[in-house]
Amino acid sequence: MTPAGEPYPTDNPLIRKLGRFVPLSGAECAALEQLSANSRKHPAGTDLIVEGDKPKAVFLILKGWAYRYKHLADGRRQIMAYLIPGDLCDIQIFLFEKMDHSIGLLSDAVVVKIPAAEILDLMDRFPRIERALLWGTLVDEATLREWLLNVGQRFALQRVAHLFCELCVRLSVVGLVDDAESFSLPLTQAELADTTGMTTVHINRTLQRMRKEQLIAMSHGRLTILDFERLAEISGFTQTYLHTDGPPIEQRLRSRLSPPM
Amino acid sequence: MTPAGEPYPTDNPLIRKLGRFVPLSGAECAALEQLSANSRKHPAGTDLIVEGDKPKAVFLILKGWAYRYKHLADGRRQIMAYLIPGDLCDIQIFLFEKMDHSIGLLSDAVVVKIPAAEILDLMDRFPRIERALLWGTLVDEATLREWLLNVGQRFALQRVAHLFCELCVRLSVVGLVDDAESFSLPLTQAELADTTGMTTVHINRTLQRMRKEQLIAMSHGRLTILDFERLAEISGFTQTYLHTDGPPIEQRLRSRLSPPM
DNA sequence: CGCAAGTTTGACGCTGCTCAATCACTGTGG
DNA sequence: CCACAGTGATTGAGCAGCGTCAAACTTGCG
Repeated sequence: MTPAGEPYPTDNPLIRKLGRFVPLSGAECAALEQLSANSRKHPAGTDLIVEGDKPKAVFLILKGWAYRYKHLADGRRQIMAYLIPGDLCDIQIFLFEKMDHSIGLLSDAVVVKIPAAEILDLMDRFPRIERALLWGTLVDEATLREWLLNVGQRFALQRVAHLFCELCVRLSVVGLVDDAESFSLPLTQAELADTTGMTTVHINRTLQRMRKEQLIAMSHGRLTILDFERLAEISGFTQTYLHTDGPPIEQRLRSRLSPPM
Repeated sequence: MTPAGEPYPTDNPLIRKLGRFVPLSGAECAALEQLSANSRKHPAGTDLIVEGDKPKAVFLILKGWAYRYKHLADGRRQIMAYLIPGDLCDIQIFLFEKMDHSIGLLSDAVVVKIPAAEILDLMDRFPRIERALLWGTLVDEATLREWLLNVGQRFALQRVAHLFCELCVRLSVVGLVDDAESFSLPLTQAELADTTGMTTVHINRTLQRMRKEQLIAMSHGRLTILDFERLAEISGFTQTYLHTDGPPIEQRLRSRLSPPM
């Protein structure tokens, strides 16, 4: 087992992410590495699964961006999550009869399709991985709550700022942010609008303002965070809900729970 | 084991709710019944747990209403869930070091505080209960997505209509809606506002409009749905995400998964 | 080079917010 | 039994944030 803080040397995004939740042994890493073997390329713009489908497998994103979304009858759309390398699309969603939302690709992507049975088997064999997956689910849920807060209570500029802070932190966990706090952002303004509950026109004006105020720079599908501190202050962003920084090692958790009270 | 569709006769809201997810045996019902033994009364307005606390237990609501919420620095508040009888407050939340939100009581309530260890034990002994709890978590998450869609994309009247439809369905599952589609709603307009991302003033005007249009009636903390069909149509509500109607029995699910493809 | 997709701009106005006052209800103490 | 206070509901006036519509512009790409 590699001690916490000394991650298993890998560029596998899943191992990188889960390794932050629980320390992973060599065997566990190998199993995860093996999972990633049967990857397939999918082109941008296609859907991995759409509302109404029977979910039979879980998708693991290795490269590229996916997003979770839902349409209303009148054409309005709400984006409910972005899935980046290392993210699993709802580990337990196969319990549902039908998908209640769709998952689409924002860029060309490398994706692993994992049959439900295989996930169950993996969790049986490696309880620590199961625990890490559970962590991941909890973080997804906390993120969803944060998005609700964002859309429900904040102003346009705050919403966008908060989103950018979150993405920056999440992407840096999987090594996709460079030293200049710059990263690939394969989103159109329409997608940003449907994420934050705004219109494209207003997103456009908000982005312009952010550029004028030296908060960000955008070009060629890359976003550069010029002033993370100020973005975080403006939007009230704190990264605790993402649980990226040293979550409790199993040991610590167990001792906290052992005296049942 | 009682066959599906012929529920174990009880007025225990937890059994009532879980029994809809999976068929429960007598032993399982007894275990759940026993859980509910150590209940305590809590007065309205108090918090069960607040942001920053270390979660060590799970709360089960037996009577009354609770709500999950989060404050911003400037005093704005977003309500992120309502918890009604039979609801558990985040079964796995004890994995987190600190609560990232608070849970408060909207009415006098009867609540069971279940130490994390006891929950784990229950899940060990009764896999079917574990499965039902997992279902519950998935439904919570689906509900959160629906709320995000609501707040992000719909107009004021639609938001309120959708919320009322959801509450009506959820409350009727635990037997809290009478024949006239009327139920106790211990919410102030301020709370409705913080749920839907609106102001109290606008909630007030929206409710007036709904009353004038014969959609609802409100008095003495009770809400009567006068025209559920139209409310649902206006807001685009469909109850599928709540998974109240005949979710797959274990058998069906297992056969669907067995050929791993 | 020319199309398609995405971005930007302007004019206009609706939805929903702010502020601030008044009203209604309920429980309290004298 | 009533004055009083506190909480929540209601109202009005004014306006700001953001949406709508429609057109022009820019960029990527075969």
